[in-house]
Amino acid sequence: MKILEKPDFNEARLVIKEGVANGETIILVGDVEVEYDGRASSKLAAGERIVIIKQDRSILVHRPENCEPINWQPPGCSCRVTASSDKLKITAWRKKPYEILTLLFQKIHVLVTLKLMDEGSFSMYASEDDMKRVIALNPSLIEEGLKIYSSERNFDPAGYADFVGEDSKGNFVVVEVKRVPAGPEEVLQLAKYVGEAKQRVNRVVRGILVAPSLRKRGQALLEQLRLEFKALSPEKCGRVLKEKRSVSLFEFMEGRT
Amino acid sequence: MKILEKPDFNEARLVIKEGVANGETIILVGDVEVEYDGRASSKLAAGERIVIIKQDRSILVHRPENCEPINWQPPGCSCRVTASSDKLKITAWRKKPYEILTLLFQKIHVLVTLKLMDEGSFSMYASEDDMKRVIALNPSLIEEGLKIYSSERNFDPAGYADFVGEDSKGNFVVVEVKRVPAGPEEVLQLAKYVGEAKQRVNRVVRGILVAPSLRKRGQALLEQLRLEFKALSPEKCGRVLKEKRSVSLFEFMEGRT
DNA sequence: ACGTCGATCTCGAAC
DNA sequence: GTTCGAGGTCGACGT
Repeated sequence: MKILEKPDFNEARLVIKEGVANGETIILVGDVEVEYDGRASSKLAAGERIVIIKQDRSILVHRPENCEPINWQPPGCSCRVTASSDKLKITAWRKKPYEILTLLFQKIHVLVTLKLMDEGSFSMYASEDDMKRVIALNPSLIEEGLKIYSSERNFDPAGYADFVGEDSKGNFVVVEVKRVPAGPEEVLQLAKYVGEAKQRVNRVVRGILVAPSLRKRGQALLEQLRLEFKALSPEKCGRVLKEKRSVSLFEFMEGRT
Repeated sequence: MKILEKPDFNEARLVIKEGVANGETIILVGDVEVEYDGRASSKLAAGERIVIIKQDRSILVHRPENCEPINWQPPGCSCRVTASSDKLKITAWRKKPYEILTLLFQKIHVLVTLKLMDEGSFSMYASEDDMKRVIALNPSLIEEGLKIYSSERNFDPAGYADFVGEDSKGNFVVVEVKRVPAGPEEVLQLAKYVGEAKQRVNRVVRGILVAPSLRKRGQALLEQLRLEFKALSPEKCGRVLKEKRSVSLFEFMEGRT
């Protein structure tokens, strides 16, 4: 790790160049002017900002306010750093689409370079159970007018269907919920429940697969088997769940007054 | 400006607290675990990252790769910092929607706090608005003889169409403008406006999608829906805009003489 | 306050 | 590589 306070521009140039070559993360804070040209064009007059060059050679220019970067370059760009006695210039470009970002530093307050190791796994949370809770509370997420009779309905030997219910036309509906993109296997699972249901119910039986998305092969099979798909992501369910909680709390408090 | 290399957690706590109170920018690099709960939930296992607390109390957590922050908190959140001998914890929350971001540092490599002054003005060119300005001034870019009646015409519940007008044969024309290659989504958007227009106008209604290019599925859908496409890039519009500006200035100076 | 829409969207997955 | 859809999208603008 290198930390340089108010380095001169040539020193900074060498450290940045070395850092980029070694795949290090580089943080620059200073007075900088920024130009961008590519998919659009922009010009940002001088001011004090934070510049980050990441290990995948993505670049961020952050003003001291607002969440979003004011300028940036996506991962994989090429960098050139040049210096004179009173300026440091970083040029970052990529092809396809051609875009170029130019940083002109008039002052560098601080320069940090270091190699960051980050293997931490990231998970967004909303489980399949959460999804089912949300659907049970709000079947219209699947289809307007859908009524749910029961969950975990036994269709042995096929197993347990997540939901059975009735649509607005009185047709019998079997629902299978997945929290990951659905493929042929999931379609087949639903098909088995629908097959069993048809033997037990003297009505039209629809099968709806609910998942964040449907893989190509899954779609082909689904169409072949005359089943249906409804997109619903765990994230969306998480959001609805939060809303529901707020609403419930609100209603609860309303009821108390 | 304060720069602390591998500060102990209590020292860091005091400096961060003071920095936040004084509206300074704070940069932290270290081994940190992140949890988020609010509109959704997420958990990020420990790893080395950059954390920025900006002067408007927006917070960013950046991994060493990828342009986008892995977690963040929008401007105006409340912060609490606590420390033990081996951990530093930053809790940042906001209400409406209620969201909470928790950072648990196991190591701090470097901590920088400083007040940044940034008054630099920012200007962008070649946005979709620029394209619309150019089209409004010069509808023949879309089609010879096209006359534009109005922009942002309401077709609720479909939304607002960019332009409505009339072609040389007196047909009603709805125009939707995009600055990026158009796909099925954009075609559908136009189709909705056209559908609404047909219910309101007792004339032939044409729908023209204006974009730099049309993607494959977009084209298929466009043909199916009997809509039309006209290629126009933001770059081209930018050039016309420049010319127009020059002309206006020229005319202005002509008028003065 | 809420909704719609654009974005140098970014990012990942499918094709 | 291109295309497509999702996002804690964000942020701006209009109602």
